[in-house]
Amino acid sequence: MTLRVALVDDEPLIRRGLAAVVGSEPDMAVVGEAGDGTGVLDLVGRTSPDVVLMDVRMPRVDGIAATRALVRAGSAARVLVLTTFANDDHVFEALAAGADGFLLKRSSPEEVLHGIRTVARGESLLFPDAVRELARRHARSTGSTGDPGLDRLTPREQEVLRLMAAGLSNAEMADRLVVGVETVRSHVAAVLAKTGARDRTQAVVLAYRSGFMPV
Amino acid sequence: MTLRVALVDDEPLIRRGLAAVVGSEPDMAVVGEAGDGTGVLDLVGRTSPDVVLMDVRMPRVDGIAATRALVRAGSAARVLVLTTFANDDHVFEALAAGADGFLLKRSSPEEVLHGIRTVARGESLLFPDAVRELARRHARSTGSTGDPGLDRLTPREQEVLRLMAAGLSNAEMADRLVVGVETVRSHVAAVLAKTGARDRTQAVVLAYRSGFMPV
DNA sequence: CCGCTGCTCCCCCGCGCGGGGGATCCGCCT
DNA sequence: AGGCGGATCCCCCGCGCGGGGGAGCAGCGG
Repeated sequence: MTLRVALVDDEPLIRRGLAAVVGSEPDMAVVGEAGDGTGVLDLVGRTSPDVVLMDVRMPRVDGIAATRALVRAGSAARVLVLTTFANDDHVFEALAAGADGFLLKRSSPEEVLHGIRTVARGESLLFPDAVRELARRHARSTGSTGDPGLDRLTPREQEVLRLMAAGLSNAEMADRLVVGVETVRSHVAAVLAKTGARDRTQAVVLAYRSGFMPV
Repeated sequence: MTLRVALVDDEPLIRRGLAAVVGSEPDMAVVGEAGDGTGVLDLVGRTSPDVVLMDVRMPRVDGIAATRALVRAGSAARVLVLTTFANDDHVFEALAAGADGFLLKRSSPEEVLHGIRTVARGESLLFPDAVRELARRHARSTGSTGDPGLDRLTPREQEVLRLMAAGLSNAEMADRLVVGVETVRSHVAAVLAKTGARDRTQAVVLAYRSGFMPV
């Protein structure tokens, strides 16, 4: 009985690499591929894979949403999520969405194959680092403020954070937004209060680390 | 006459994908692979490739430094740099280092092959977006300072920048580094002077945008 | 109608930060 | 021997920033 694998990644090179790795195994076969999450539900329905290798970051419909859709549809396919960093925010969202495991993109072919077999057996695959991070966040959220909560910022506050993360001073932001400096100061204060950052530097760090700002 | 190609990328999957793409062409052959820039000079010397596909972001020695080393050594190999974003800072550094062209990581296999043939013919390969960005920066730099120059920072200054980009205050950094606050202030001032940043926030922005800090 | 939220602007105050100086010690290279 | 860059510590000074208040106005929903 061969293991049926579907590949969902927007980078053709990664798909080729995965296909080469999976295809080199006698008991595995690539039964379908997709470049984003839009047609995943359909793809899985047509090809009934045992394991779906799913990239988190994709245009249009990302891996998180696609995973959620699969789980809601009652699919039997196991989802192995591909991510760049082990402590990425996406990891935890994907966990909540119903992913069965994670693979770092810089994984070796052996690790990829091991990951596929692991989730195919019904086990879950997690990184020690990621689990530790999860525990850390849980402990922090039960006690105090909670998550960064960048989405709890109002549109204006998000705009201000974006400008802050571009390196602008309060005066420059006021100029850009055509408002008074006092107004900017209020927004900055709100951003700091909501994010728990002590100063603008920490807020900027948060903006980049959380993926709020593109790198 | 077959085109000899060498692959330098720290992600095994990307290497596999490129190898599959290149290997599928009858007139191309992968003659060597490396996981970082440390052994590139040696690799090129041994395998004498026509084209080197080089990732910009790698541990230890990155693609920029490796490209610079190749050019300085008078190698005849053409360098095709792999990058994630077309307007990445690395693109311009790589240009200055002597790269012959750029490929986006999300390129299709056809684009990869076309890129290899293009640089092999001695032409250069650039993205319209990248060229426009280059023109924009040139216009801006002729008036002011120039490049970020994060690699011109001393080890201690780099350490300080890393801590700054983690959100630490001067006092916290002094505590962490077991030195006086005045010392930290000196290092911070040096970082700002060398990078052209106006304040610590801009330095942190630079650290993330340039890839100096992992996201 | 009233309350809530978001956006706008204002005051005072303390402190961390950044600019501009200088000084000492060490190790390396010439 | 002398020079030089790196790391360490010190001074004064001005200003932007952040904390803690308050207030008016629009829109939206109970």
